[in-house]
Amino acid sequence: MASTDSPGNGGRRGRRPGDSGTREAILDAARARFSGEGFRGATVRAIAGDAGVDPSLVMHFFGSKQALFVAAMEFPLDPAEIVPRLVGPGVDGLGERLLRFLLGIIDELGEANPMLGLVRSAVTHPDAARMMREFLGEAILDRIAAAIDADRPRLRAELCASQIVGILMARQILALPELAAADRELLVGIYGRTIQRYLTEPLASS
Amino acid sequence: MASTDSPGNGGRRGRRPGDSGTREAILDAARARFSGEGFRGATVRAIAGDAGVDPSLVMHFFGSKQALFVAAMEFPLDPAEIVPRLVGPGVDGLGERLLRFLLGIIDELGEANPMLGLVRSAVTHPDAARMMREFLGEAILDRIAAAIDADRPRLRAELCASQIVGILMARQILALPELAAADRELLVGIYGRTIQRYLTEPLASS
DNA sequence: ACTCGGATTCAACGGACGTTGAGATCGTGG
DNA sequence: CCACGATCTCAACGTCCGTTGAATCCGAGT
Repeated sequence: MASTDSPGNGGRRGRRPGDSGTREAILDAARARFSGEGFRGATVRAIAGDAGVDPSLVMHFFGSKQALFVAAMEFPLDPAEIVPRLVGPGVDGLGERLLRFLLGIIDELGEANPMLGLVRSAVTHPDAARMMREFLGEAILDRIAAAIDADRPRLRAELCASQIVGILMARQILALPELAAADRELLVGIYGRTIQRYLTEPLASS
Repeated sequence: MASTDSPGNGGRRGRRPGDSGTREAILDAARARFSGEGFRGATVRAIAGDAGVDPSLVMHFFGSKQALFVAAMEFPLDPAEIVPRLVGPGVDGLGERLLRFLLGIIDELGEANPMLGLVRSAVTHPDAARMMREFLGEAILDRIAAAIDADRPRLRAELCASQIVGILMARQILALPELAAADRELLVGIYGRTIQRYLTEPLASS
């Protein structure tokens, strides 16, 4: 990690001029570390180092590592605005729209992706698993479930979530080679049809 | 975790009679801890405690925490035997067969599931991610890819892997409620059709 | 009967971690 | 121009971790 040590320069104590943006620098470093190494793997000391700052300043700003995690993993997009925009045009082609959007922000956010941080932490840290379950559930799944007109809407939304989390794991974390290299529109087509089926087609097998 | 402390009793030093099964007790405890908390979260001391044994005995048997992890996460079933048995009857209904088998062993293994341990560790620990990628790739995906008669077989196998890992994440780790409670045969039907599509149907969207 | 070597424990090490408390610095409002 | 309070660093704490080294115990081979 490139320790740019832009703020907090010089080893001198005391306040530097202006607003100094140190708080934001710490949040950026925390996002990168938590996303890349999960809650346990990321250390307050490393985050402070990346931000060019003393570890105790992190505590001064955020109180605890846990609180820093919550602040850093806040999702940069508001689901209350995004989900209706995706669902708005109707249920036709919703699968493809959802996937194009998701793969887009995954590629755009790269390694500083709060979803990666949540997944990497949820897997080890029960508190983070609860955070993710609640965020996923209330902010996204229930909204989608409310928008589709079919039996067992919540189960359908969870089916979609299982495939989407799987994409995240396979491409970003396990880095399965052909999947990671595949053309985005190809994946939109393949996975989009799966999601569409989970959302609207009959569930019971023949 | 129920610290049964069956071996190593009494705080007395020296050798206890016979073969003593201590090594196996350590492996069992390691499987449970690694599966439940991942590589970083599981501690040698806790594993030793569960096995009723001094931490240094773990080192004596296995040399290092890393080596213990490798020994404990060895998959209890041999893919070289399982995969052909599943693929054998032909590609028809392969999706359902694969899923029935997978959901079966997931429920059977419960929390002491090496796949869970690998996933929980891969997410944080790059070495474990490599282990899992190689195991998945060589032992399973390539074998499946070799068995199907369609274009881009390896990509198809990775598509299946992405859905299967997603099932593991959603049901066992995130514990999405409706998915965790759903009837097994219902899931076999739903996911089986997805897997079947990834394996045999045309990839390109219309 | 006597050694030999594996099984086992105890005590300790050095390092990393999250967190704390005290103090230094300096822009800003009165 | 002075005191206040926010920003920032330093040094240290207690804890837990993986690992090591030495010592003890005892079954097995000769």
